[in-house]
Amino acid sequence: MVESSQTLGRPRSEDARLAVLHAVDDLLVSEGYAAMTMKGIAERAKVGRQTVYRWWSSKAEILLEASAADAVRELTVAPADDAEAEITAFLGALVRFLTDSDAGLAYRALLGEAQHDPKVADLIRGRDPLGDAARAVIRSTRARNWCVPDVSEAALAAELVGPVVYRVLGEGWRGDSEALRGMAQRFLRADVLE
Amino acid sequence: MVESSQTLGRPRSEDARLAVLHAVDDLLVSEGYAAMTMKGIAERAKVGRQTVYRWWSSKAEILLEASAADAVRELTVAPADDAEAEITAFLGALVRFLTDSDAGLAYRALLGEAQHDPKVADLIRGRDPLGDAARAVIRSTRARNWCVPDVSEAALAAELVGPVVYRVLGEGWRGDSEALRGMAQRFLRADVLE
Amino acid sequence: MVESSQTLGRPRSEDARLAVLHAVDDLLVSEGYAAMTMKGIAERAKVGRQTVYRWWSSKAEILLEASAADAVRELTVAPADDAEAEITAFLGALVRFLTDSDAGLAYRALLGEAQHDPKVADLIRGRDPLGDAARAVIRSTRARNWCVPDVSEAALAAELVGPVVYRVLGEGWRGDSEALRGMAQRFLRADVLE
Amino acid sequence: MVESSQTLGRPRSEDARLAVLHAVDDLLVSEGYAAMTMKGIAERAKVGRQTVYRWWSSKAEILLEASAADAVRELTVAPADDAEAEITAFLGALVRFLTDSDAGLAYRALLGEAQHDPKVADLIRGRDPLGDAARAVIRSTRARNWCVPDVSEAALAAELVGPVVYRVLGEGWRGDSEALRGMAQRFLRADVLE
DNA sequence: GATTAATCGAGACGGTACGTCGCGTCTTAGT
DNA sequence: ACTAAGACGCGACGTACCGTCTCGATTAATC
Repeated sequence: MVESSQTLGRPRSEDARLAVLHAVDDLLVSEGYAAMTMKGIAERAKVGRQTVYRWWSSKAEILLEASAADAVRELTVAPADDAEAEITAFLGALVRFLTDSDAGLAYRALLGEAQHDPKVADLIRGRDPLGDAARAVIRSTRARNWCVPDVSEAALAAELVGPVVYRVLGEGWRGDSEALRGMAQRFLRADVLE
Repeated sequence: MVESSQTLGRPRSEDARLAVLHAVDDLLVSEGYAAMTMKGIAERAKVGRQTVYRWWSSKAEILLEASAADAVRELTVAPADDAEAEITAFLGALVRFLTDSDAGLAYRALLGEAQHDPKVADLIRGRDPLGDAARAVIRSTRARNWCVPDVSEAALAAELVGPVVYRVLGEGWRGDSEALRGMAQRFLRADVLE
Repeated sequence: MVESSQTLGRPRSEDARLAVLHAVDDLLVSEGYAAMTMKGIAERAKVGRQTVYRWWSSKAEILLEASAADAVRELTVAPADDAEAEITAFLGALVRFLTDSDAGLAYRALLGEAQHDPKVADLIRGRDPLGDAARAVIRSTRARNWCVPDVSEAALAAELVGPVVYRVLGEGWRGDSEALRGMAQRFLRADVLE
Repeated sequence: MVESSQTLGRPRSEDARLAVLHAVDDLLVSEGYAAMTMKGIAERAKVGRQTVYRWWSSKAEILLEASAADAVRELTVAPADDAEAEITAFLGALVRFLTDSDAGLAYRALLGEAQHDPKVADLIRGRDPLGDAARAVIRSTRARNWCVPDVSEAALAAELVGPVVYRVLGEGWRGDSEALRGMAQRFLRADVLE
């Protein structure tokens, strides 16, 4: 029964859906995550509260849907001439994403919420925009036979984004370009002593 | 530190202080962070609500005080015979701290809250039990002239704990001992190809 | 009554009309007035919500239509051999109507609603099933030249049903047959002292 | 343990209690019963919502407390020179209470609500300000040996107030003084034929 | 020993967001 | 044109928690 589809009743309003997603974006930037209530979202979107609850079961779900596409876009880097440049560019995009971008703000809020809400943890498990982007870069450099350590992609991705994430989340770090270049070099083992 | 202190009136009750700290621990473990409300803490501790607010200005402060000492203890590793063993031991302690320990649960809750509450972010800025422990290990290995890359301690600490933190926070990762040994080797550049 | 009527399109469904009226009756008895919502009525009647609104502008109107005919029937008493018997029979029918009958439940709900909703008050003004029945009984006894005080029908009707209504509405009174006989006698002034 | 009294915690605020009662009075007059919501009461009274729920479990309870004293006062009539005058005065007070007074508006709303809410019915059962006042008048006239039918007070009270209540509730009747005098006479059997 | 003052537990205070429910309207496809 | 289904914007419901306040009772240091 594959083509089962409910055609009964009034169809979902795409206007309302977009209004909610935009409202979440607006509120996240203007008021911050803490002040972003379901009530506030509904009012800002000029939408009934029930409508919000009908399609998303939590703030986290809306946030995820509102930020996912932007995250992918903002973390995609253009091919560069050598591995170091490409990795450095990625790290730069990552820092900008985490510290300046609206989508990055949403990602941090979600990751934070996941630490004390198992439902949010389940929600984001498997969704890993940072890791996805990192793996894409790693594959790109490998495809061009640039020297990239012969370790599993997952491990390399964690090694690439982990230090940045840790520093940004913990101390609000904003790496300068030198530091990022250094990290890229170390990642590529360009600094091997002797 | 003016040393000034009111000596008039009833002195602060140490019993109440400890009761609150224990109540926070209990609640965090048994009910979860979401159920850990100021009201709940006071009731569990059999303490007046005002008493809690008198000595701590937020849940985050209590959590910090309740977990700080444990964090240091749990992240301190005994000296080992070689660098790889010591680093591996540290990574193991780190994973256990983040995934199993009460104090680690508190740390994750705090770090999470900091992502959407600037006050909590300020509170934990500068406090970095993971980084402190990592730096201690790095200094220990260096002091014994084991080969540790010649990079700033801060960068090395991030490189050491970042990947683990990233994986645990994002996917609830629980690294097996092989994976941890591999991470330690890579950290020490033992895997340099040719 | 212009006789004009739209003849285009699908004609009104008599099935739907009856289903709604029955649903109202069912719900009033089984769930109580509070649970008798427009949504609930439509669902119970297996009818679209709009269909209900199209033909009745309020719950009160449905209730009125659902109970009016029954009220007349239940309050009509068979002719008796003397005035006292006929009046007593009427009072008995009145008490049963108000306390046991579905239609009586609906009448009380309407009368109740009218006290705090002007629209319902307008709706029932002029509609007075209790008074109508009382006047019919009074006319019947008068027609047979039984002694009935020479006062306006409206005043007598109020005098006849008022005390019963007051007691039932206020205290849930259920008069026994002796009390009803006494009321009938007093109404007919059969109890005049000396 | 008769003198048990909880002295723990902050005592109830009399200010808040009065503010709520006044707010209910205000709203009942200015907005009507239908528009009188718990939320509205709390806001008008400048009181927390919880405070209202803490001391009254329903709108009906507040209304009862807010109107009880006024009802007694407004339905008490001064002694007159003869029975007819006193009864007529009482009927006049009764009509004014039911049609013009705030407290009477509250009484009607309560009586109405009781018809479709069992909890309200329980609440007002036993509370019968109209009957109380009627019984007081009946006792007063009897005490002065004025001719009052030898029937139970309860039955007489119903006979006195019932017709008025029935007419006011059903048709919004406002009796003129002649009609009231006529009712008083009939109540006293002054109209006995022959 | 009495006074004083800051603490203690308890719990009510004014607020505000929660998630649900019912309102009356609307927008589909189907009859 | 009318039907059943059901989403829409709206706003009240009763609950929970916030951080503050106001009680009587307790507990030392000061007088």
